[in-house]
Amino acid sequence: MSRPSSKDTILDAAESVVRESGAVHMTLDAVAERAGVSKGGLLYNFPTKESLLEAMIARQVGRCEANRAEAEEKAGGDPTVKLRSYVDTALQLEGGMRETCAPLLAAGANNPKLLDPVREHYRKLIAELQDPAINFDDAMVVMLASDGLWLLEMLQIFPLDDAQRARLHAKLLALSDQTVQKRK
Amino acid sequence: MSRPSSKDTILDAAESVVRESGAVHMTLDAVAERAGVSKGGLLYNFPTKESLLEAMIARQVGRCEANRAEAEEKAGGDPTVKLRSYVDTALQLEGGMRETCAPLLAAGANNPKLLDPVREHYRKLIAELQDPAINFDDAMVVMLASDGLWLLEMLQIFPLDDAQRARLHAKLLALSDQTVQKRK
DNA sequence: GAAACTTTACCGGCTAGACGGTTTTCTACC
DNA sequence: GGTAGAAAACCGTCTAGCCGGTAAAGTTTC
Repeated sequence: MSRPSSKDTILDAAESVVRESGAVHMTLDAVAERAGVSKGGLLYNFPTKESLLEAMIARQVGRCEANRAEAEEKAGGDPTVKLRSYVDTALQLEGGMRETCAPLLAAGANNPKLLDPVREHYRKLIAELQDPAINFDDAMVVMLASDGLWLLEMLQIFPLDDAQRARLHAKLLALSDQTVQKRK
Repeated sequence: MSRPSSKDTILDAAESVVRESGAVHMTLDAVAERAGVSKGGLLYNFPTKESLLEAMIARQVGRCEANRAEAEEKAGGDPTVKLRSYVDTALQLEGGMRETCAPLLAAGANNPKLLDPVREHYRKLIAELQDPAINFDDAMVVMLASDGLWLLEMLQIFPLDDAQRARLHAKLLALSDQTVQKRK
């Protein structure tokens, strides 16, 4: 790692290109130019376009995980915290997140292999929810609803106004809390 | 309408190509060949590739609507029927539905315009749920959870075993029923 | 001086769409 | 009802542009 940030510079550039034109139009030439690197230099760091996309998705997942880790740290050992932080993470689409994620979602839908980091993320999350203090099915519903909302906003299927959105958010958090009492 | 089914034949062909190679690799040549039509003939019916994709998505949405309409007809005027039929429709991914929908989802994520028929579908559904007998927020959660499950299975993020899936399905239906009593 | 890194120049393949021509179907008129 | 002419449907080819990836020749760093 003599030039520590070469890969990161390229990933930043790729993200900004994706944000502007979508993953389909993300060409190696465009990314290289944006990164201030030649095409050969780009391919030295990421031997194939697929490997570049994979790294982009992995980085995005990493951001979500960092988000959640931070939220959990703030909130001690309460088992519903995991769920609450998941809801929060799914619902906060800040700073061009949508523009970045939608094309990556598209790329992932076309090439399942790209989504491996996401799969791993879910695997861990579900393992965490296998907690005797939590009603698993209830927790799943909350998780799935968060994902559904994430999807619909990502695809701009319907634009919720702030009030509706806040109500839904609150409702999902309330349901998160309920999962912990309900053990049969 | 001398040749009534020319467009449908092409759409069938396009679907089968998509199912095999994904929307990205769905080339006009491939579709034309599969449909037993020349490229010129294809472009006569669908002037651009985009218009073809749009028609494919519209047809898929139409199928879902037909599904729901049928379910609702069977079940009289109970207001939760709408929600129950939505859950059922979202959860039944039969006969290559996944292989067809995932690439279309990808195409839609890249080109928001393609999703217009989907937007319209949701608009109608949400209008239907604005029923004084139904707790709207509860209904939304059920709807979103169905969509979330649909997404995760579509992307093969995690494969539920039949038992888990059936439990979740039952739970979502139960929640559908609850939306009708809970009015504050 | 060798290994890591970067550049420039280039290639081969693919694809959307245009275009000019051909066949089939419809319409109208005698 | 037959024929002519218009319109619709369809065909096959061509092409310009793009894009991922290679190859070989520098350049920097240790």
